[in-house]
Amino acid sequence: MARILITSALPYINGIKHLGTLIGSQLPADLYARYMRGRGNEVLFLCATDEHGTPAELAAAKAGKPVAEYCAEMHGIQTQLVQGFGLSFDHYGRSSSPQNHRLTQHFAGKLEEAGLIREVSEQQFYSPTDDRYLPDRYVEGTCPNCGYDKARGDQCENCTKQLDPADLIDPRSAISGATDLELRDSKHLYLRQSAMKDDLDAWIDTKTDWPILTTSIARKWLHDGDGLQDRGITRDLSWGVPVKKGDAPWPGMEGKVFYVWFDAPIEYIACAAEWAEAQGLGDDAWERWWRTDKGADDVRYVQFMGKDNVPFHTLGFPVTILGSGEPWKLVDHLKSFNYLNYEGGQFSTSQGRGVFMDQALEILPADYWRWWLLSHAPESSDSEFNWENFQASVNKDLADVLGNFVSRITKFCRSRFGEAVPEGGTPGEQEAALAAELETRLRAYEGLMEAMEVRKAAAELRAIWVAGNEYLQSAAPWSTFKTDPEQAAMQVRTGLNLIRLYAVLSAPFIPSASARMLDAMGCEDAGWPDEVADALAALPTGHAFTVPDVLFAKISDEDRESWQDRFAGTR
RNA sequence: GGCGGAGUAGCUCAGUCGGUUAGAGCAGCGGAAUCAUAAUCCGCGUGUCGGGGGUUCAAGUCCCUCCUCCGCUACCA
Repeated sequence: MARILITSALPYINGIKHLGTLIGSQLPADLYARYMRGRGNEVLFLCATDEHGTPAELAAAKAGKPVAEYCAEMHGIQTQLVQGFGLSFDHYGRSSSPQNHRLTQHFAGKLEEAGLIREVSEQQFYSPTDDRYLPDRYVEGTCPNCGYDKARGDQCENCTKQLDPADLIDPRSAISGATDLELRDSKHLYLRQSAMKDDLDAWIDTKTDWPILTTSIARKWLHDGDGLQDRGITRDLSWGVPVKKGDAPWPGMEGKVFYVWFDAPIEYIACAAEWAEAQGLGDDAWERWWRTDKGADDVRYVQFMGKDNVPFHTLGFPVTILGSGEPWKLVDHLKSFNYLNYEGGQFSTSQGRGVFMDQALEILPADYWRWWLLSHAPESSDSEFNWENFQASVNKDLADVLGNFVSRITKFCRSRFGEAVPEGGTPGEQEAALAAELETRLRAYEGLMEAMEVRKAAAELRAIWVAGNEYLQSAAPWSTFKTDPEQAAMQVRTGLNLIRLYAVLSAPFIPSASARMLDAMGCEDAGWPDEVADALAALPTGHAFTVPDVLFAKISDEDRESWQDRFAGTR
């Protein structure tokens, strides 16, 4: 039994996420976690909301609420959606937790001791009207290059030129429109990532089994231009982790907080501490997952994320971990994903284009989404969601191949033998061939799941479902029943056992349908099969079952068309 | 502009170290079956593997070049 620590990238707190972000990290992470648990491993699966930074403050202001209250509320909403999608986090934490405050300050102190922090003095716009410093992108003005009057301080959207906010003509606050901006000097802390460039480079070189997407992004940042740049890790904000050296004050940094990208990954660790506390356990309970000197030596740590998150996880966070000089657990495998597009374009939060997590659950159960998204995960390149494909895939795979299989065998049994596993007959050649095929496919499925080959694993699972239909078709118990009821009984028994087997194997993808299948089979034992032949004889004769309701209703053309319309995003 | 990813059947995608007639699912066509959510099963693919050059006995697979799409990033190699 292995011990596996799994984290999914932290979704940002300001609003409800769309399906692209779901398939980019949380869903595949959940697939892996469920599978690893199913195989009997000890798993700690963590995720949390990423709550700090200016966007959260502004979203709160827009909602007319104090930022802490806003975040608490949004965390509650996200928690519900997480549950709705069956994401099996052991703990869904918050980067604003006291645990994360303490740990973030702790790491900063250690990095300072190690000489990896330097102070930099910079100029920044301050808006008295808004009573805050303005990050580059929140300063607007006229572009000195093209004259566009809505240029942002970081870049002009019209001529795409990179800007310094100080270059803007007639700068104003993007938040309030105030024009009485002042350029003020402000001191900030920079993490000296450049000092660890060679260590990171060597470390990445050892990761030959990581997705190319992951290593190529990391190497680009390491080698591009002047190489890895130092990064500012403090901000002039009030909402965040106050800058401290461990628990001591940091002279000159009063009133500042750590940058959200500094404290967010540390929440992976803090989240484990939150979990331990929620479980009523002591520090040793979470430290055995995170400290290699306290039991985490044999832990395998796997991270899941979209490609936009890769630089922070391959460079910034490792600098924090390695630079601390303390024996923290470093990531062992980093599975990254490309983007999911929506009907020929991108998902767009501002335009309301695409399906968001809450809307998805309003129109269909989570398993539909889980199956389609996972079986179409953007692993090798960006991939696309479109309604015709979604309807066709879901109807065929879930309703026809799997759902109907369960239906046909349970209903046939009920009408000929009653609602109990029938006895009689002996398995023969066909059953041996079925077991042999499933044995091969099962081992392939296991290999793909271990390797996190999400799409291919889904295809293999589907092939396992198909094998059941093939068997039934050739065994044809409805024919055998007329001449040899005992033989038919054995065939039906095999079919019923297949339902149980499918429930177990499919659980990582479609947990709630799997639970209904097991429930219908009156089965408590969801243990992963060892030998398929044994698994096909697991249900004792005479064991009662029930015919379940339709597992997956089909998506009609009318539904599809109305959804296509509803989510086109015209507002 | 730079970097990365991608361009393979109508659609969504596989193709490991270059090696037998380039594959899967869906859709389409033909057939079987009738237990089942008109659900299943079997059979059927003549695709300039984005274009053009090159290396090789042999290239979707390596090299050069051009085109298109996506993402990241920036005037600096």
